Amino acid sequence: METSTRHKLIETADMLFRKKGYHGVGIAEILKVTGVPKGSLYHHFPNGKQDLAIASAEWATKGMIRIIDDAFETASSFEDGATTLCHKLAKFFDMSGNWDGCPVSNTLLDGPENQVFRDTVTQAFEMWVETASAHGTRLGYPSPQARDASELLLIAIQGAWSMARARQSSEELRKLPQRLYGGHTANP
Amino acid sequence: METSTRHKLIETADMLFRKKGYHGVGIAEILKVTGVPKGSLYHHFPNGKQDLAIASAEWATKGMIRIIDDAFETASSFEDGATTLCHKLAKFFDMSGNWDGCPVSNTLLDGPENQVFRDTVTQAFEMWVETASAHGTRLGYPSPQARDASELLLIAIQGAWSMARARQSSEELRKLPQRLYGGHTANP
Amino acid sequence: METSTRHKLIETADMLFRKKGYHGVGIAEILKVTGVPKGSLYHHFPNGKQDLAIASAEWATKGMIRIIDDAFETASSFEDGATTLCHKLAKFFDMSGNWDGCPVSNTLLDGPENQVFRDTVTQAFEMWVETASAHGTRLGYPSPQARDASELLLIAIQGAWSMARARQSSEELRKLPQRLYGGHTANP
Amino acid sequence: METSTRHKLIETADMLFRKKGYHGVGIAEILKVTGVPKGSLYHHFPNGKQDLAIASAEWATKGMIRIIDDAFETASSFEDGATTLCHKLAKFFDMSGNWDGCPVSNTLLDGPENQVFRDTVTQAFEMWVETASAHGTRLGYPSPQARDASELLLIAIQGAWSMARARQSSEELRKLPQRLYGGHTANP
DNA sequence: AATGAATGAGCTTTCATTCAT
DNA sequence: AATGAATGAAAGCTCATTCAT
Repeated sequence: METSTRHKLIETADMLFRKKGYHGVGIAEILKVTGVPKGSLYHHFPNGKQDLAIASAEWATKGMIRIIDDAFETASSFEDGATTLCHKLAKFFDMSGNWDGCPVSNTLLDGPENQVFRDTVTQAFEMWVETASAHGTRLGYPSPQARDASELLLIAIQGAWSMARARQSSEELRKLPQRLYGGHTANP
Repeated sequence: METSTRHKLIETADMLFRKKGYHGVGIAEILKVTGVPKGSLYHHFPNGKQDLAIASAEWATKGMIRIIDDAFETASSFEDGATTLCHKLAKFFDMSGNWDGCPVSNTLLDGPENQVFRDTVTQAFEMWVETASAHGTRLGYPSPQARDASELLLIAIQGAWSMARARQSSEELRKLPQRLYGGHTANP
Repeated sequence: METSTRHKLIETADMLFRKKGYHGVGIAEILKVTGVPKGSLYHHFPNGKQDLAIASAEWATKGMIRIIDDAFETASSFEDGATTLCHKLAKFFDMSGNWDGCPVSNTLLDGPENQVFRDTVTQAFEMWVETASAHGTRLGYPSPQARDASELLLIAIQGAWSMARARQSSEELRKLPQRLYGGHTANP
Repeated sequence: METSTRHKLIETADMLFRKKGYHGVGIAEILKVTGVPKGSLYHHFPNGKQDLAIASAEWATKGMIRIIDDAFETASSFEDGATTLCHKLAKFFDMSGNWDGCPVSNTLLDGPENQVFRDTVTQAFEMWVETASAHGTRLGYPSPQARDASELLLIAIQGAWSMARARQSSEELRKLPQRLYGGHTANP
């Protein structure tokens, strides 16, 4: 069973890492926000900060998959689902005070150069692309086209997310579907 | 006149910040690589790491503008120029050991939450978009379309750059024009 | 329970601050004398040097109150007690190598301009005056006169202490009762 | 001839040292306030900070002598002059924002433990006592009594000055004559 | 007499982690 | 499973001074 302490640490770490990056957050800050005492962290995450970062990125990855699924669930086309997804993410961005970044990039790409970190990033992106791709197939795209469209979508979301942070506005995320699909949502 | 010491610091800082992010690089490392003594850094950059980060991001911004100009200079269409740009950036990425990131995101978005940092990011992206946009206009796009195409291009490059780091391969940057323009470079 | 580490730091800090002033003592020196490792200091005093200075000044304030109480305990008049107090302080001054200053002035008035520091100085002086004043009342002075006499006494001690440091001799502290009370100890 | 640069440095150093103590003021701050460039300081004061501190304390010592002379010049008795002196100093203290301390104690007693510093303090106090003492003699006191009264006066002023800083109020300096001479100014 | 770049020892503080209880 | 004291390397920055021009 997931202890409440362990989960509190993961959620808080995710919140902080995505805002400030791996090296921008200290263990002390995470402990202060959660109220968890120093020793407990190392009980739940024996390798300390790195373990916690991996765990929080994995947790955030699952959360993102849920968001993708939600967006595409009721969609009538891939473009329709993609549009909903962009708007959902824009809403999250607005709620975060216009500063939250992608939890995977900011936690793992910003972190130490080691194989576990790299593999976790690769898997996270792969899972997102695959999730969107499956919806694409379900909605009628031939498999390779679904994969291509999903890669472009997630790449563009990553970039728009950076732009949104730079401009402190979610506009760029909201405009993305229009930019990508030209306004006319072409059902396959 | 630009002192050699000052310039050496900027170049090295840019190289390290783009690889490891603002918080991932210590002053000590910059000094070790440059051979500049501690006190000298604070002579040239009175506010220390932050001043240096701003200066290095601004320098990198100019460098990126030069790259964009180079890519579009001999292009016969916007899509042609964009394609060249993606390939140029892919080459730089390969040369850096598959790890360099965008100097502005990694230096400034990863840095302290601070108005100067934010303004500098915003300006950098704006200048890049404007540079590409001017080439778009020159190559025959109506002004709003040139602007739109440039925003999408730079957003996509940002995202593909992240993906390239995650996958440790420049492929994603190279494939980008195909994904965006569908292979057929439509002259306006 | 008071940790030994914490107490060692307070005592040593007090000893050094009163000799060299707040800014004249480095953390490193305190650590070297106590043998306490760097990180431990910040465990016990999260705000570092400032916390330690406040704690050491408060500790010294209590010590001074004990000295005042001792001096007046067996006195037959306020002047008698004041005389004993001056001689006690002169003895401490001699023992310190003719250089120790008032722990409160040297630690807090010499420190950063800061409300906590100011309040702590004010309280320290107030407690000293009140302590002496209570003895004055007990020894027969009407309350306002006891307060006045105590204020003058402590002011004069402060000044004589400075003079003693300047002249590197406790003489000025020893002569003080004679100067203030003209040699004849007038019982009320 | 006294260069303007040299004098500016002395005045500013005095102002800062008396407020924050020798170790509480950095060369950089003095240079910033005066606008004097780094190299110039070492031209005028070859031994740097220490030379400047001695010079500024000596300059302040002379200033204090002038204040003592002014206070006693028109006095009808020693107590009268002492009263005027205390009120003059209280006024200066008020003007300084309730924080200035004695320029000699704060600049030299707070400084490095070396013979030049000690000798300069001793001389400064001696000159002040002698100046007041001369006025005492002129106003009719027998010589040893004048000397005694002057020592007590200057000791009390030192102490009241500390108390004034602690309480952030010049009251203690203003009340001093009343405390010392009991309200009735006894002409000899 | 003036100037500002150069210098490295030193400053206070934060870091992630270990350990004994 | 929880706790907080201990640890010392490393962080970013300031220091007073020297030097070449």
